[in-house]
Amino acid sequence: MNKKKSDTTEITCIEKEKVRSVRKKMKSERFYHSLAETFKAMSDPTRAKIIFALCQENELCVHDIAAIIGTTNSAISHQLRILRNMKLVKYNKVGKVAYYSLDDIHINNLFAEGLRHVEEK
Amino acid sequence: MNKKKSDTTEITCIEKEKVRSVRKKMKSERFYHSLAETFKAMSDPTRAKIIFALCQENELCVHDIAAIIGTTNSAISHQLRILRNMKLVKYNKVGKVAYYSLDDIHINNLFAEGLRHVEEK
DNA sequence: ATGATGATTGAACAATTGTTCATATATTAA
DNA sequence: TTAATATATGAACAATTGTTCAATCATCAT
Repeated sequence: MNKKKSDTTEITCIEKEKVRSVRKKMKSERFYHSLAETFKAMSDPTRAKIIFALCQENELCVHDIAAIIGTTNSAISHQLRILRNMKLVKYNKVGKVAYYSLDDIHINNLFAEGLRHVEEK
Repeated sequence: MNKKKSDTTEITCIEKEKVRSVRKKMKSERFYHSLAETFKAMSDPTRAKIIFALCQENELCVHDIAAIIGTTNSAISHQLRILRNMKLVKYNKVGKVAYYSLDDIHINNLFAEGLRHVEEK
């Protein structure tokens, strides 16, 4: 498998029909990028801890999340921005305190499915 | 907020009760690591494409996945190993062909929840 | 045997990531 | 005003990641 483009998809094709059929169903590049970004938002232990904490208590401020997880406000704030950008969490600011919560019920579901997979494997 | 450890969790605490209660419910470091790893497995566009393709067609060989996605067998094989290690896909080898499929129905559910989030946001 | 095919793998590379540190902004209290 | 608190952010750093390239292994056909 080493003669110029023999490693690419153009030379042979084991099940052309399957390939053609699935290929037709594939979505845009942008779609998979967004999808991957959503999962990536949950793909860091610190962010998983934040989401887990917000599953236990509806609203938590930055300081308390940091206290629960045991790291700095700065680290939490950086991670919360990522979660915010990906629309996994929302917040409302009261005075100088920002109260964070999960963006909607789908996030709980998504996270719960992940939990299930981990607990079963 | 700049006098030695004033940025850590030990100096003040806005809602001590909440913090204590959630803290008690937190799981082990290992747990969040596994959870994050599961989501990380889905957090790359190429791997998202692979999983999507396997949602459309139960079984696909490496070559056909590469043909569908439009990249090299090598890149796909590398990514499949990651998915295999995280128990998101399984495979059975027939002759020289390795047929990959999603490991169990939970993977479909997890992926479908991700799809829903992307489509709604 | 030899050659072709399907898949896997190791090394190397640029690109991305998460944390820390320092600083900055915003709000409140004195 | 000044000081303290809550949060946010930019820069910098090591660590990790995904792809490519080359080589390799395994199976099958001739």
